[in-house]
Order: sequence, then C-alpha cells, then structure tokens
Amino acid sequence: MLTKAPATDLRRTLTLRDVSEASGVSEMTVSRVLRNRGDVSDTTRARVLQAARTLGYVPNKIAGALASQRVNLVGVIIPSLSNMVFPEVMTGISAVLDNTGLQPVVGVTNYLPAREETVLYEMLSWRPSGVILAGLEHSAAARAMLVQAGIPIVEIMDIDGQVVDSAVGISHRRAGRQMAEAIVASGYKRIAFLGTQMPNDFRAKKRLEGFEEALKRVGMSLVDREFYDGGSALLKGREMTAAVLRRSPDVDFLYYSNDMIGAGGLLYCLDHGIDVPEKVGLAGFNGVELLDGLPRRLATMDACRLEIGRRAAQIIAGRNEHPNLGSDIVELFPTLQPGDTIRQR
Amino acid sequence: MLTKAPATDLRRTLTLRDVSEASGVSEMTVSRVLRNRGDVSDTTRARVLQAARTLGYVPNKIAGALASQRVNLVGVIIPSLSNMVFPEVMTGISAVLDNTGLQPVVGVTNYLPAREETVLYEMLSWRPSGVILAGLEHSAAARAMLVQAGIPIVEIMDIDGQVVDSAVGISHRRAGRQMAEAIVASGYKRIAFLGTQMPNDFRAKKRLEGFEEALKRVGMSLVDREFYDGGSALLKGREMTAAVLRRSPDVDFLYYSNDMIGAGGLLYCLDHGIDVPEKVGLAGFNGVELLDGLPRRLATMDACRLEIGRRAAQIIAGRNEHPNLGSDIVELFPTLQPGDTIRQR
DNA sequence: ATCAGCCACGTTAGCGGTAACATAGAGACC
DNA sequence: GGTCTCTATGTTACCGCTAACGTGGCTGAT
Repeated sequence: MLTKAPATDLRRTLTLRDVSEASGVSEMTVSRVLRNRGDVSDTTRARVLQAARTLGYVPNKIAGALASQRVNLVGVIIPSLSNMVFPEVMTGISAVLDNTGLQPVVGVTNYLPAREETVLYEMLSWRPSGVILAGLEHSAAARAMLVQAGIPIVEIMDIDGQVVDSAVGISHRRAGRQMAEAIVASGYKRIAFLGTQMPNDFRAKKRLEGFEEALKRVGMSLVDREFYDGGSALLKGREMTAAVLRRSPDVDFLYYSNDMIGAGGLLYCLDHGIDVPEKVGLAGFNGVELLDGLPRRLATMDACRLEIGRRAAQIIAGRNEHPNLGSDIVELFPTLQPGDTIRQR
Repeated sequence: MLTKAPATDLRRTLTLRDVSEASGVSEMTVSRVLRNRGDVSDTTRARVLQAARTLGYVPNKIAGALASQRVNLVGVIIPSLSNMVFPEVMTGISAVLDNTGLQPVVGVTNYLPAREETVLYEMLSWRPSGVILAGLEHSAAARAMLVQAGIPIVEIMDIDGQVVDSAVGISHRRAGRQMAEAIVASGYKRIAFLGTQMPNDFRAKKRLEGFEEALKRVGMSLVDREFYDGGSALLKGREMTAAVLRRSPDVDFLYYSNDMIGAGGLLYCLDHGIDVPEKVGLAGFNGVELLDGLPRRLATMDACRLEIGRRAAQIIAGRNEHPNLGSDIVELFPTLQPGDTIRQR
C-alpha cells in the first residue's frame, strides 16, 4: 500500500499561515513584522522573526504584489549583453536602485524590434514600477504599450528623436559630427568608415550620419566604407581594416563604429608596421575599458554609460516616490579622448 | 477649477473584465482565449482578440500566477556580466528556454556570497519554476533556501564539490591539471601563475589547485605568482606580466587565470619583442571569442559556456514538463586549444 | 471614576486572474 | 422522441497576501 504523505506535508511551500500558527499571532501581524510596517511590540516581533527563520519561510511576492498593487521591479530592456556597453549601464542602474527597494529585471532584444515588443509585453504583464529601455525607435505596438502602461518610462542612450516619456542619453549625431571635425582639424583628408551592418543599430547609424554631415560641410566625403555583422568584433576589425587598406591604399583615416573593431584595426596596423597616427589615423566609439590595455590608446568618445544608467534609475526612483513628478529629458555630453591614434597638430 | 478625471478613467489599467464587457462574453472565456486553452468557438475567439487588441489589454501575470500556481520564470544567478563568460551562458539558456514558454530572469552577485543570498531570496519570493546558479559554494542560508524551494535547481560551471540538486559543468581542478601537463610536456620548466585576487572566485582557485598538483606530481612547483583585483583586465595583464618578468627574469611560462589578462600579457610580450612561445610560453582559460582577433592565438581551454547554459536550461525545462524526473549531474570536458603560445615539441 | 487617545493586534474584503465544476444547446444514435 | 455526448460558455471558490477598518486594554488627563 502506498504511504500517503501526511496532511502537513513538510515540502509544501510555506505561507503566512504557517508562520502565524508557529508564532501564535494572526497572519496580519506576521505580515506587518516581515514588512516592518505598522505597530508591533518588540516581543511579538522577535517571536515572529524567530518562527519565520526556523521554518525557512520565504514570502510570496506574487500574492503580496496582487494585494498591495505594488511591484518593486523595474524592467530594463537592452539590445545585447555581449556588447560591453550595457553591462556598465546596468552597473549604474543597480547602484542607484539598490538604495530604493526597487530591483532591475533585464530583458535582451538582440537588436530585433519584434523581440523588443515581446520582451516588453512580458515585462508589462508583471506590472513593474517602471521601464528603462535602450533607444528611441520602437514598433508602433511597443510604443502604444509604453504609453498605455501608466508607469514611468525612460529611454536611454540616445536623444535624437521623439521621446515617449523621459530620456537620458547623448546625441549620437552630434558625437559623429564632433569626431569628424576633430579628424578634419588634424589634417586627415581621405577618410573611410568601418562599421556594423545591423539595420537596427540606430545609434551607430546616427553617428555615421552626423559624421558624413560634418565632412560634407567642409567639402569632403567618405572615400570608402566597409560593413560587417556577427563574429568576433576584434577579428572583424582586423579583416575589415585589411580589406579597406587593400582596396583603398591611400586612405589616411579609419573611423570605426565601435571600439572593439577599432581595437582590431589598431592591432592590424601595428602588426603590419603602419605608422599610426602619421600615415593612418584611427578612431572608435564608446570608451570601453578594454582600450586601456592596448599598445596604444585608441581615439574614442566616451558614451557616458555609467552616468546614463544612474540618471535613468534616478528618474524611475524619483517618480516612484513622488508619483506626480513630470517627465524629464537629460542630455549628456560625451568627451572626445584623442588617445594616441589621431595626429596632434 | 481642476478637471476631475471621469469615473471611467482611461488610464486605469485594464482587467479581464474590461475585455469581457467589450466583447460580450464572460471573463473566463476571455481568459481561455488569451491563453489558448479550452474550447472556444472561432467567432468568439476573433471577437475577444479584437477587443483585447483595440483596448491594448496586457494580462496581469501576477494575478494569473497566483491563481494558477504557475510562474514561467527561471531565475539565473551569476557573479558578473562584464566577464564575457556569462553572456554566453545566457545565450545558451535563452536559446533553449525560448521554445518552452519559460523565461530567464537574471540576478548578479558580484562574487559576494551575501549578495547571492539576497538575490536568491528575492528570486524565490517570486516562486520561479527553477533556478540556475553559478558555482557550488553558497552560504548555509542560501543552501537551505535552495533545498526548501521545492523546484529544480541547477548549479552550473563547476562540478568539483557537493551538488544541491542538479549540476552542469566542468572540473576546474582537472582543467588546471591538464593545462599543467601540457605545459610540462612541452618542456617548460619555470612556470609562473598570474590570476585574480578574488577570494570568492572558487573556480579560478580550483584551477590553480589542479595546476599545482600536477606540477608537484612531476617534482615541479610555481616559481612566481602575481594577483590582481579590479580594473581593466587587459591592462592588468600587461602590468602583472611586466612585474613578473622583472621579478623573475628566468620564467619561461606564464599561466593566467583567464584569457583577458592572458591577452594583456601576450600583447605585452609582443610589444617588448619577447619570443613567444620559444622564450616564454603563455596560456589562459575560457576560450573567449576575443582571442580570435589577437596577433597570435593564446593557448586556452574552452569552458563549454554555451553548452553549459543549454544543458542547464534543458534540465529545468524537462523537470518542468515531467515533474517526477530526478536530478541530473552532467560533466562536460573542455578541450585544450594550444594556439600559438605553447611550444610544439 | 471617566473617558479620550493610543497601542497592539485581529477581522474582513478584496487584488485579478484560473481550476474545477456546472450547464445550456446542438447534434448523434438507437 | 428520448437519452447521450460533446461543445461552448458561465459560475463559484479560491490562490496568498495586504489595505482599511475594528476592537480590547491600558494610560494619563480631567
């Protein structure tokens, strides 16, 4: 005969009632103790905590959230984790949220708008206290959900475009322009662009637009361009650089859409005895920590990633405490770090 | 005078009742349509979907989860995102879970046991369908929670130790041993170790233990060692390598605890005209993609990160579908990639 | 002594869904 | 035609917790 588990199955997950019975007070009092809310005498509090601890009780936030209509989660939607840029944004976000009782929950879109839509839908279905998401370009459905959600929304990284609610970022168009101006000012004449193929990396696209615009203003234009997608960025940087230099031996500057491929290009040039920055200058974008370890410091522009994360989290946290605060648009200004790969005139 | 919002506030978040009223059927039928469960006529289904879409209804998973006692979340607890190793594990996990209706939720511990404990507590309070977490070393409280939780638990990366429930990983001790054997077999005699300071990176520690054990077995031992913490790993690799070569000019092999500092060391050696691998050999650990772009391929050992993520997710998904499946311990075997930085005899 | 006021706790009624069961209506089958 | 079956839908009772309010007992001012 099968042994039926006893009525009080030891493995059944515990509820407030279990703690309440173990400590001889009502469920409500236990709830008050565990949330540190309302008046409870010290002796009762101690007894309840003791009971909860020995039982190994873990509150059920699902029930709590449903009852209180409060969820301490903040959705964070980013295109990629392997990028090295978003982990730093996350660091900024976590640093701020850690002091607020709010908690970030990450979703990754892989630069796919359709995926962004489903990730957003999933997140909103958990009724978070706010959403932080990268970029200003979203599908119509996603935008509608964001507007409808009735919670603070912060779009990060970029401010060149229309904002749903709040935003923290830099102008990538301006960043591209600034880099072009610096390159031109250093006397480079024949400039090539090497970048990502991804049609949905709108920020890289805007940088390129700004870059070309600034060139055009002084009567110049790109002499070559090369795109890639997928694979090891460092390796791709080498390969693309080789391809461009072979095809256009007379280029004197290589502008990369990110530091990783720029680093690959730099290593390639050094390997092949190309005089950097005299014969060929190089620049990337992002200011990733990795660059510190390269033989020469690549010219780049800091994308303010940590600060973007921090400010975005502050907006969410602020709106969470003071619900009638308005929306907020914060523009940050990246600084150009010339490094050792742009000629100093 | 202030305009009071009308009774039917348009910004109030929608419920099943709203959809039910808009489509003229009961809440239950709406619920069935939205979950694709149970019999619903095609005409009703179409009407309900239409209503839900035009209203912009987003289901409340909190209520759904409470009622159904089912949560489609899988907690994933990892030490760090900036590491380059965990993003790849995540890729493996996501790839498998995407086909199961389960969804990963990431928590980061920064290699702090106390933080692991709180992250785990937070996660369990949402009653996920499973937990995947890195490493076998946990605080007593964390271990107790894992045991109590009554859900599938998969510890990943490492299998040298005691498993709570299921595990997928490699033996880091063996990996260290294998690398030492390969190095010794290539004729190197004076070997130094360069690694992380972090007292809680137990896997790096185990690799070193295995490494030293294998050396000891052939009557050798490390001639020098150097540790770091924080900062750009690539740069630290350079600095540590410089320090070791200055202090012990006669070393002929540098064993790094990870590829990133190994890459820094490699760049340093190449910069300084040191003959690699004849005068000095180098090896790292992990098999990160980054290495493909370096001037020379660093010797390393693949940590099977993608596969670890996949297998772990499979275990969770399997247990989720067939609750009476047992626990499972999967050992994977990393392959040594000699690259160009170990002498070939 | 009386009673307001407060403290420490208990009671009640949901939160927004879903499981489980109930039920009306349309065929199917004898 | 009557019973049976099946399909499409509705009803009821929770899930585990918390907001809001209720209450007994003690304190201290009057």
